[in-house]
Amino acid sequence: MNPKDIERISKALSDPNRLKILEQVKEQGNMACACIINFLNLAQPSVSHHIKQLTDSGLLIPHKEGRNISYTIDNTILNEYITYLQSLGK
Amino acid sequence: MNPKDIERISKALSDPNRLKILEQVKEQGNMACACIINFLNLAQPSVSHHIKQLTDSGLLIPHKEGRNISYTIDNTILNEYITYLQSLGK
DNA sequence: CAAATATATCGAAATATTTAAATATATAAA
DNA sequence: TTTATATATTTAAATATTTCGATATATTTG
Repeated sequence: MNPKDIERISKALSDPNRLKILEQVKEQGNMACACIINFLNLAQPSVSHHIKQLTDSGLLIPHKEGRNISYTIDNTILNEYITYLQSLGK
Repeated sequence: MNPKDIERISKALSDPNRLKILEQVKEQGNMACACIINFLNLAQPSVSHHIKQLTDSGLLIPHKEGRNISYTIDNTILNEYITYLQSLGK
């Protein structure tokens, strides 16, 4: 995981709406796009934009199901990010 | 650690210059402000601004020594942030 | 106290991010 | 194949961030 990846993930984590998305996806195990649009108080294109940052950073994995898309958290990416952070500490 | 704290820390981590600062501080154990100004290719006020985001988020602890300030990483804050991230995973 | 040094703040320009309305694309259903 | 539904892209406005020059503040030294 290179510095640009770390930066992208950190940026994805630096917005309250995106944190809410991750927390809900974690809590439910997975979550449909339409459901995310429902629980966030934002217009659909705004949500689409936030989800894009989360998938581009690798934190969310999209699962296409017909015309719906649902998302899960990519634990591998998350753990690599955590490993980097741990290297800064101790 | 509340959502605003998570956001602030994530934002602090989302810039390449600030990541370089943290990596150097970690590598050296601690680091003087003047030294950070030296190794980054930025004007002094820009560095001051980046350091402020790192101290405001709690990631860096300032140690005033006469007219100099040196910094160390706050492992407690870092570990709380890591704990939050771990709660998103598994 | 005056001069020198280290760091912070202000003000402004350049760039990036967030948001939403309008529109486009893709898939499913009738 | 026409219509409805789910998501993405484009465009543009509002806001935030990054950067730097100028200047301010604080501390040490002479």
